[in-house]
Amino acid sequence: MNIDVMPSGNAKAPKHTMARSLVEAAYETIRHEILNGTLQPGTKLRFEMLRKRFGFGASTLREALTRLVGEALVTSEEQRGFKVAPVSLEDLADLTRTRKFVELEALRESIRLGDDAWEGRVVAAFHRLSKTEARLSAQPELMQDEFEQRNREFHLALISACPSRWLHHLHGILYQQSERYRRISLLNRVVSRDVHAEHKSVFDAAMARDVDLACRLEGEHIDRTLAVMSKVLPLEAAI
Amino acid sequence: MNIDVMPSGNAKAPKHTMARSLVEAAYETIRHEILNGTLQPGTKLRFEMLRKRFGFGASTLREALTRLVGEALVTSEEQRGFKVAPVSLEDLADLTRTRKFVELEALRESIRLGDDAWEGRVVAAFHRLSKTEARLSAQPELMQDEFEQRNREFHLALISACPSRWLHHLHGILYQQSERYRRISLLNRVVSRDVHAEHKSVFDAAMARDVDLACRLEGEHIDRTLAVMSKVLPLEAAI
DNA sequence: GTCAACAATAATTTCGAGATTTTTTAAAAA
DNA sequence: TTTTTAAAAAATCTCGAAATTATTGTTGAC
Repeated sequence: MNIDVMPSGNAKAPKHTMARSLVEAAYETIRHEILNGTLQPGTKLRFEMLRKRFGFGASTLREALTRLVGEALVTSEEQRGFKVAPVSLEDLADLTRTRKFVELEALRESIRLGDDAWEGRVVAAFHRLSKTEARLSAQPELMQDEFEQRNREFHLALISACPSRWLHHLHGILYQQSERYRRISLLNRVVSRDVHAEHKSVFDAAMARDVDLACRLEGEHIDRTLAVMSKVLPLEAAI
Repeated sequence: MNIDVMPSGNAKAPKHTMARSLVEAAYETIRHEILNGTLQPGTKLRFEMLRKRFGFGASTLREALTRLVGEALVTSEEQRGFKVAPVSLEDLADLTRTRKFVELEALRESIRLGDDAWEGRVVAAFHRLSKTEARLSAQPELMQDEFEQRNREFHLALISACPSRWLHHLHGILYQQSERYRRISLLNRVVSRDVHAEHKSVFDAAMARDVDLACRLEGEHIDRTLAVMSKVLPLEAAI
């Protein structure tokens, strides 16, 4: 057990990870399954189950889960083990409002301070996202992971010139939570709006350095995402 | 090893903890030592050292440290162990700015929505803080822990009517970081300003439901704290 | 039939030894 | 002297069994 980081007798290794330790691998594996809904909200995470499913030892799993508790993807109760964090409409609304608050502040600063390198990153990320969006309308279900990644990269590029480490840290926490809701919602795929047009309008405003317009458009983009998710979420929230 | 939660052959148990598991106890112990500066910024956290000092097992310590990494009080590098998170003037400035951003938003909402029960909590917390402040001017060095606790309780009471779970969560992360800087700074005690008067003015404005004034005063209060800490921090930052 | 006490079962939590990796030390080569 | 290489030491990381705690099921008294 040296080069290949996954535990011995198991096949469920995600190829996209570059983990250097088993804890890291366990963390990424479980995190991924929670984000894309394979491990459903509220599911009890028993060690025996996780051990058989992924092949990690108890302490390793425990540490990975502790890390996920810190990111609020997992909850824990003393002496009663771990559960996948629940989802709810209230939480989604609060989360979205808070993320908007943080993300728009970062966006303001980023547009204000962004240099040529920042513009380059945004252009590149927007281009890659557009390509994926185009392919996505052709073959919807396949590209889930790729779309999420490029979507994240675009929005991160937009705020990447914001110099505040702490604002980025907070945004990361909130964005990951939002991503989970988005992916759970997209399981019952209801796209039906022109997401690309929304992205383009934000992109144009940012390149024009129009802070207020960009923030207004990005805010509306976030709100629309919330509206769509809110419609789909209750269907599965009965867990 | 059942009732008393601390490990067998050791005496360093903090009395204020109500931990139900060893991981919890280890977490609280180490956290406390980091916050009050006993474990200095940048210190390498070797397992052998921690094991001898506190008496916890390797996995237990590892899990506690992982939790602290999630709270950014500890850093970790794959295969190279853990360190107490470093401090810097840049980080302090960024942290304070971000905390102000989050805390003032929570304060706005709280004053706007606070009911009688909220007012009661604020009055009670302010009263307790005032008592401690009075005793503090008499015997400065003794009350550090108590002052920090009551100070935290007062500021938490002020924002306790803000309904956003996520805003509270983010604030908790930032406040803990600030507390660490404050306690490290207060090791070279340089108080010399009328903190009580600042608290009183914020309290009065909040009770008068004057959102703008309260936020302005609280913002200035945070800025003054930053100014004081900035002067003292460099003296020890050379670690 | 309900409840309490107790036993049996199942799950979590903890420990410490062994595997793996990094760091240090020392010797050899350039 | 400086750099390379190899061996030794030290530290981290992982595992699975043992200890602890929670849960379930059963029995008997009221």
